[in-house]
Amino acid sequence: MFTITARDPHSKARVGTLTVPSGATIETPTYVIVGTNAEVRTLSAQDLKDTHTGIIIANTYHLWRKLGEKLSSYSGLHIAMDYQGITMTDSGGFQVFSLGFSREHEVSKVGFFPEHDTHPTFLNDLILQIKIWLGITHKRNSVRVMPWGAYFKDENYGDTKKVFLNARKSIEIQEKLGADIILAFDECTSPKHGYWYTKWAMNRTHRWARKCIEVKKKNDQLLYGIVQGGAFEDLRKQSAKTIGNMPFNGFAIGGSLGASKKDMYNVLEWTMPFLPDEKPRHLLGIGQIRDIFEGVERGIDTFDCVIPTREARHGALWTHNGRFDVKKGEFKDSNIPIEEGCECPTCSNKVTRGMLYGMFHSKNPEGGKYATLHNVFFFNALMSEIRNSIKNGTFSDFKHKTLQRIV
RNA sequence: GCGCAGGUGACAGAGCGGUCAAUUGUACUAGACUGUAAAUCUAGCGCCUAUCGGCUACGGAGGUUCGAAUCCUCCCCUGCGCA
Repeated sequence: MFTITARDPHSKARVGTLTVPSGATIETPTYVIVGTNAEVRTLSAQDLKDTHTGIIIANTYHLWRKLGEKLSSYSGLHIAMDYQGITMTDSGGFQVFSLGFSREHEVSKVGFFPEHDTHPTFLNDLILQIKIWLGITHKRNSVRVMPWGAYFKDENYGDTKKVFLNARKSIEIQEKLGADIILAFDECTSPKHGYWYTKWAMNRTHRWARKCIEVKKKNDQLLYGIVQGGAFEDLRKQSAKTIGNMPFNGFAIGGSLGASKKDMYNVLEWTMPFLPDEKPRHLLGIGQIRDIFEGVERGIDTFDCVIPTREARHGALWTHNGRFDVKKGEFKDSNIPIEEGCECPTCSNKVTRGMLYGMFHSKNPEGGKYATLHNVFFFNALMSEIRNSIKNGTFSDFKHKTLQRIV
């Protein structure tokens, strides 16, 4: 299932081959392209091939809400997407945060971290916990987490009453969706949550993780457990130890990763030693180029992030020389490609920066598509270069060279 | 020529005596985006000033008023109708 084929002698970076029960295989480290609603926005099945996309992650919560009754007769992600690569589904645990405290706190999972770690806030956290149980939260927060699962009242789906998701249900849905890799249902916490709340949420996640293993019936899907614990060292270590000891097929690191890059890399260093070396490790929702290198260096095998696709639709293009916003006036008359020598479908088609500028400014959705094609190709290509550098023993050089140019 | 309706910042289009440098939308500019509430969001957008504040502005010229984009007079222009 997962075989490590090369290791970097100077770091924890490794190259592996991940094979899922259906037989599909991919070489790691790799970047999982996000296709929340069983489609990578703007891209067709052919586009996925053309961008060398071999693994995609869709979302349990959104597909469940979108499909409704149709879920019971769902054909499965591979057929729905006309896609032969590997598929993953996120469990819906992230929506507990993204539709909940992310909105109430107006933060993302990577963001500033308050000074609460130096001021224990047991009482505040206790009050918060009780308020949540009583359903007293900000109006922006449309999630209510209880010990047995999460209730959503999601205006995006026109909810007039609460809908309920928990570990059992998430696994059942994920078995119907039929991805090759599925994730345990967890509670993703906010960077603004205090130590104690984060700890209690972590314990819920641990209980739910056991539940996921218990209720899983199908054996043609790999189940990954998720490590939580915010940016707190003891919690992260405890969570990694607990989850790492459960019989999962792989492990993911989720949740709030702190304020700075340093916090995030610390989280990796705290958790990695407790996650079985021979199993694949996924870093959820990350990331940027620098984060990828730092993650690989610390032993992460797979990443997923909306950056390549979302930023493309917003006009931000990634190259080996950094990122630029093609909507800027300076590109209006530019007749050079996004990146010289790039073999992506967009650059191969001689679509220039100036043409993209025009498409974005005229709201032509082709702009978003060409940009997505480029970015997805770019991230996939970069991962390939990373793999090669590990095999060649030049990972460290490649990292420094690339980061120097990109950042 | 007569009748009617109008002329507001890059454009569209509110305001119709003070709280108006002027609602809003678009365009433009900048910024953000990390398990997709996101082809989205935030901010700026007359001139000078780091800021306070000052200056010039609602077709033009006068006038009424403590005060006018808003009221009056004349002029110029545009649209529609009638000649």
